[in-house]
Amino acid sequence: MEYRFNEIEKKWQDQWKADKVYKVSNESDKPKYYVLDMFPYPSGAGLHVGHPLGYITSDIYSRYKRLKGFNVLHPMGFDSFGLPAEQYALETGQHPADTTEKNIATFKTQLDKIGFCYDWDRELRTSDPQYYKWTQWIFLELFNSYFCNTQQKARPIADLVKKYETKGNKNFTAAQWNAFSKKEQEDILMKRRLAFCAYGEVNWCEALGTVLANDEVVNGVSERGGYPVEKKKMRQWYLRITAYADRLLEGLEKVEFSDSMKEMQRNWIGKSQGAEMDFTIKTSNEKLRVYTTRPDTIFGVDFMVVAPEHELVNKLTSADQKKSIEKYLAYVKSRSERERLAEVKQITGCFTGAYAINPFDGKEIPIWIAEYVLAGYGTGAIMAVPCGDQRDYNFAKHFNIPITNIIGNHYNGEEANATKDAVLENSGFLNGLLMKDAIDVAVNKIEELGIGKRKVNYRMRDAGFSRQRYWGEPFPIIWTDGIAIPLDAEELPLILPPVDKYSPGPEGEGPLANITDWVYLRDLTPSPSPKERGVGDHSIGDSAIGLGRGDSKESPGYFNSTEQEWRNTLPFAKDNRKDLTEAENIVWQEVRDRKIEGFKFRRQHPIAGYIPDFVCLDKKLIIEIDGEYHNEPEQQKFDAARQNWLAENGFEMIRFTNDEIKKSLKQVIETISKKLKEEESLSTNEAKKVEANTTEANNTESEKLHKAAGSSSPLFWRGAGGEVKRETSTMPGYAGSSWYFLRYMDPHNAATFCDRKASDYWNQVDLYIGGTEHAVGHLLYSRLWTKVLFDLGYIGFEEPYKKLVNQGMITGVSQLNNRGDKEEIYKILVSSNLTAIHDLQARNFGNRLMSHYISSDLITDVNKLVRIHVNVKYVDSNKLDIATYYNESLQDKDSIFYTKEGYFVDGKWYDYKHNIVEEKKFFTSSEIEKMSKSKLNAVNPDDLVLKYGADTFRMYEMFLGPVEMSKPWDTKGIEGVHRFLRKLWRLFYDDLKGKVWNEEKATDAELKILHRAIKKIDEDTERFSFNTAVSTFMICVNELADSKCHKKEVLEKLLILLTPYAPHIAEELWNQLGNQGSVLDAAYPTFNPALLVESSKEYPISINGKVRANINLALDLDQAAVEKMVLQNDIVQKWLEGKDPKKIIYVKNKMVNVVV
RNA sequence: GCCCAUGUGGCGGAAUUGGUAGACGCAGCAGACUCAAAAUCUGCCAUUCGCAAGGGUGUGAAGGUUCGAUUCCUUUCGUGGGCACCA
Repeated sequence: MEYRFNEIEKKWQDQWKADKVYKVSNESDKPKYYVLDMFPYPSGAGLHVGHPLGYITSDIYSRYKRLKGFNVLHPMGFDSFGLPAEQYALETGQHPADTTEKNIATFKTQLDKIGFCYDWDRELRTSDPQYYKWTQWIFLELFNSYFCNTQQKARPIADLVKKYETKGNKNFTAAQWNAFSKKEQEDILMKRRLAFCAYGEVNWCEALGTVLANDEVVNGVSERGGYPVEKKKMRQWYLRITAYADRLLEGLEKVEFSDSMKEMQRNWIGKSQGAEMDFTIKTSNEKLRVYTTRPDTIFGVDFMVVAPEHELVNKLTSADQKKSIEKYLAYVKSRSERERLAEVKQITGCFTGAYAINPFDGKEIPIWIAEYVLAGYGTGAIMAVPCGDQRDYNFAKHFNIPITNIIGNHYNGEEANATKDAVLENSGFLNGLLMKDAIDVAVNKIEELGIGKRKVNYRMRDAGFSRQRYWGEPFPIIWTDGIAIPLDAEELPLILPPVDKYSPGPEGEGPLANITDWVYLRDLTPSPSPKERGVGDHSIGDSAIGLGRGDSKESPGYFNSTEQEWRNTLPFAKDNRKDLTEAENIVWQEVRDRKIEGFKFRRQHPIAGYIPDFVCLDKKLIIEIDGEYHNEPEQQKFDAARQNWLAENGFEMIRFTNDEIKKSLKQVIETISKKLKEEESLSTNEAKKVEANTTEANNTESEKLHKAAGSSSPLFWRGAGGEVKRETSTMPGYAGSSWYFLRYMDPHNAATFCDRKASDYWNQVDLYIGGTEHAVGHLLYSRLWTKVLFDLGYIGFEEPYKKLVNQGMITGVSQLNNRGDKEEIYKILVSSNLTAIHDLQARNFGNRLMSHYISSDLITDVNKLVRIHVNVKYVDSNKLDIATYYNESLQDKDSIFYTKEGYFVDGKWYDYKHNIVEEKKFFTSSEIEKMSKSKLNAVNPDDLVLKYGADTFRMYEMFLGPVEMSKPWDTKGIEGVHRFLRKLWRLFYDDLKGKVWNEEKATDAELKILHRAIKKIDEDTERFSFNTAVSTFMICVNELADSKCHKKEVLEKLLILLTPYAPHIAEELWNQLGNQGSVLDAAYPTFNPALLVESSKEYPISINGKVRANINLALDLDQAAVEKMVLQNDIVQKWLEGKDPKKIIYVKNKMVNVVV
């Protein structure tokens, strides 16, 4: 019986799926363990062998923890919003939802083949409305919170409002606050919200038509596509991450991330301690405020520099410098971001004509403007100390500004010295102090004089949260009169509406801005309060909101609204809920709590800008209770319009009068109940009809999306004023990924993002595995979101990830063909004495323009050749399978390949006498590069799984090297691991003899082999040294094979050890051994140290540190006995050459060293 | 420029706390089995001197600490990653 891995793996994968062995419960007596992979973006290219590295690591560890008795959560999902799908949509017109769906399907198939133990029931996708509903919800929480500086935590903005209403703040009194207009109040609050809107400079990429995050811009061009990026002012959403800078820094102390990872985050946050101080200006009353980390150098200030964008530039500029400054400002403006970054070394600047006064010695300091000072950092102005700062030095030299030396001979006059260890000179009251110590002295003095104060600065900026894109979460925000109104939580998700084209909207807005029907909302009439109802019902009847101006064609009907009234819509819905009329209350008592046929009714639930009295959303049934029916023609027209809309969207409405309810409630309930049942049969019929008519092609994800969008929007309709407008940007990629680890804990919860019980149980992610590329982006943002949710009391921990392991990149070995000019290649061939020039010229190809390739073993000068990537599948150890390559892949068939022994052209080999010959060897060059489709060096895991099996593939990926290191991929080595698994198989079944395993009692020697492996594998797995664990398996199997051990007692323990690494073969053999139940739930073997106890050891004996002999010594010998034994040894005697040893060092269980 | 990581045979790598450098595997070489191939098995495999026994050298380079250094320290070079006019 041979090892038929394909059959075995298929069999067990099916079995496990059927038995739901990977299903994880939120309730268990076992301790919990949460293992999480950074979920993938489902790109169209599919997986290459680099991707599964992290997944295999987490899978092994999950299975290991499960065997060790933990309840392990190990989910997988997809980060399915993002730019590539949208780019693809722009090019092909395919809806991102469709391409994403297709890509996810491919990913899942590929992942499943490798045999991961994901609980797919918990799968999530960030683009799923049921998921992004809660992304939007958390956004609203951020919007409705502020950072309380006294408590250093997030609190509801309502608390702040209450404070303003009762106490005011340092800028205004409570009375003033209450007198502010709504807009003024909102503007003040906006400056405190954690998710806020502001005008800011953003990285605008014209070509992509979108704003990019800083980490999406590389060297002034877009990371994707390499298009130019410029600065542009736009209204943007931001997350106030700067408020959390200190807590994000502190949190790093409590988590296990690698040093480099922590360092990257610290760098990004960029905390610096210093002082802010004001300089008076000679000819003006203005003060110039600068930020410095080195107040000790105050006497070395030779000039000041302000950023060109600084607000004081105009005021500072003197009349005679005006022209030069204007010229300089124009120059700065003309420079693109790219140029500024590219020409860092170029020194530019202009004198303003103004002077600042040094407060300590009264020295007049010229004020300059220059690009090298950034408006966005500190105060946008610096005090320049040329002897201590290289940039200041270069600037001073360039513009011939005299340099003051305050650090004596630490300054050599040729370059700045940023030391803190010099003793200050020429420094007034700081003279004679060490710079380190002078910092504090200077700040104290500055504070004492009241001209400045200590100040901490951060390099990190608030995180831009708007993207002018389509394929992202829409903001649940509506704008009117410059005020941002959040949607009610009940109205989420705000579904991403379908668009016809994916090109940007006007003014750099996102594609959503093009859907005017969706963007512009109807002016709305508020629902009258119940008390008003019945009074003056000639204007408004039921609790409907007016639907629009009569002059608008697509929305005929009633109108009497103002924006102010519209803003009150949602509060009205809430008010109405508290304050029911008598008749409404009677009905509510009958329909609440799913009393009728188990259907859930909501009261006063806003739908499409209209608040019905009761609605059953599942059945789309609306119940209205009226004081009386509407009789006025205008009102009837309005009712008809609304009815139309509701009907179009599948809603049905039944009305009852107050009288009907009071007099014949029973009948009313019956009518409702009948309606619900009727609806049911109708909708099932309809569903059947739809099913029958729908082919696969037209029931795509995007269509489902469109249907979903149709049912929930429009919430409001276009108003004549056009002032009521939705936010048209969408959230960035990191929105959905900032909290996904929480959703896995409770993925199907419709009532909340994650039940508190679930998040209390699973708590932090114990092990998080992913690449370093998310070091600053995703990790910082998700840490921020977690802290906010913690502050607001929604979860019980504030760091999301306890331990982070970064898998290294698997680099590809690219294969390159060398192409050159005909003359160049002829020269090589002739100079290698392979042929003569006239022989080469004798071969005539007529008019064909040939490409000439040369085998790499003939190359002398690489620079004269062009290298062209060849798909690695045609190459084995640099030898090109030229025939297959020629047939399958070579674009330019007019090609000749020259080798040492002949050449290949038109599918045939010739020697240099032009006779047809058998195959020759043509070699490529190779180079290690990042694995990618375009470099043709990507290796598909599917092919390997097919050829060697998932178990071999998993183990080989781990065997390559330490998980955290980057390493090149070499497909050849996989043979070794495959041989190992076959050898393991042969311990159980021989190809000829069949079953060889037996139930004999294991010997001590055999148990020793086993327990050595248990110890090492357990330890190695625990510390993620999977490569050495794999070699330990190999050693163990080699030893068992050598000692011909086929005993079940030993082998079955080995299978349990192997389960995390090679689950399929382990399960199969476990089953073959006659074990009941799955090996996935076996008990992990415990190491018995007694079995490894030795009485003696071969000690290496070194003389002066060099090993010269080995002596077997008993372990219980003391120093004296060892010395005696060692000195008796012949080899030791030989090396002593008759001398006496100075010293003998004996380290028990290690070695003996004789010092001569 | 600054910060972090890293450097060991032809290749991937091992040596967990300073204690026999090169485990395990790939590739290669020699052999066994076979009509042959595959599969499997055995041996060799850092380098150098030597017939051998045995010795010298060797973990990017140079120093240092130590009885003993791939491991710790200093300097320096290469590679990978991150940040970058951040005052």
